[in-house]
Amino acid sequence: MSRDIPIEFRPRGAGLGKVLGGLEAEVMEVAWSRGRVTVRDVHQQLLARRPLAYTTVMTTMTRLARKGLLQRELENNYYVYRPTLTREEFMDRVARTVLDGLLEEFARPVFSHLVERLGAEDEAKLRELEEVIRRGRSGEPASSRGSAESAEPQGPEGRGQG
Amino acid sequence: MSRDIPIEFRPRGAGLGKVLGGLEAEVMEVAWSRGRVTVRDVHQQLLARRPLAYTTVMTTMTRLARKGLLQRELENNYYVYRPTLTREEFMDRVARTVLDGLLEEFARPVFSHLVERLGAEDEAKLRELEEVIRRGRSGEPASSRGSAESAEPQGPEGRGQG
DNA sequence: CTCTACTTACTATTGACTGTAGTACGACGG
DNA sequence: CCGTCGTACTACAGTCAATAGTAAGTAGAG
Repeated sequence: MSRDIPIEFRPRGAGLGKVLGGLEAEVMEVAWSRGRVTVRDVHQQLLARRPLAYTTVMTTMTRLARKGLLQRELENNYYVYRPTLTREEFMDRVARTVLDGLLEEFARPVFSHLVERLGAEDEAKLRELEEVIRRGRSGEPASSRGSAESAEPQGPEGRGQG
Repeated sequence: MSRDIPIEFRPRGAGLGKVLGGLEAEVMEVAWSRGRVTVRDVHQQLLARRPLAYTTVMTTMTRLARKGLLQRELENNYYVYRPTLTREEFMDRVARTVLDGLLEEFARPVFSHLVERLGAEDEAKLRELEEVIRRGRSGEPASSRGSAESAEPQGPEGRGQG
């Protein structure tokens, strides 16, 4: 099971830039917004903003496919690409991968900082976290975990003020 | 306040290798184990394992100092370096930096994965997290956080130079 | 002047990402 | 059958940042 996505995490980056290159991010955004795309589709889309060779886009999409971010299917004589994961699921995977890496060596401080940040921000989130812990302990799925194939971004959104 | 350390986080790496290069990590380990070191100290230490030029070590230490990982003090005509943070505090900072970066964009999935992992792995860690939450709620500092400047490595005083 | 250590500046290497051209191959029309 | 068109594959070249490694030159102490 390819749980992990081969990434480097750049805390300084912005948005997808934390884990993807510029062009890669652009391509993925197009793919996510359209669902099914060909290289030509994406190329056309990006051409609207800047000059770019067809093959550049193709190569990038091939690489995204190798990374597992895009899946492709030979339709007639051309590939149709679609995102392996929804944008939300992708974020989910990234979070998982980075968090796993973090917990391997930095388990202790992760807790405290997490709580520290949450506590400072919002007591409600703290309660939510406790709630999630309880659920996790009773064997129940924490929230949006699992096969990541479900298109649903999230689970319970109950976020009331304590 | 230099809360952040300029790092890239490589989930695939091992130990300090997630955030530091090989030589950098070696140097820091020596610095942490000794408390106060000169370039010569570290060089000697590393020479025991492999050939390495004095200047290579010096450059690396200078760069670590610029990154803020080492502090140096001109003693007579040479610098004495000491870790800005203890190893634990450093791990703490890394965790904070990565976690902050993560929460910026990936806040939601972080909770579930955290608990999911902990629940699956180790009930003890789950209890620890709860404990930290309680302490955090009562306003107490969560763990080794806080003024990283107060806690000095306090190494052995005599820096035996050849 | 001679040590010694520091500063600076290079050179290399690596890995990720970007960008493009050359080539191969199947479809399709003449 | 043959040439063209569109697409895919491969292979490079280039940029960028991080890390590693070293040497040449500088400056202060004895």
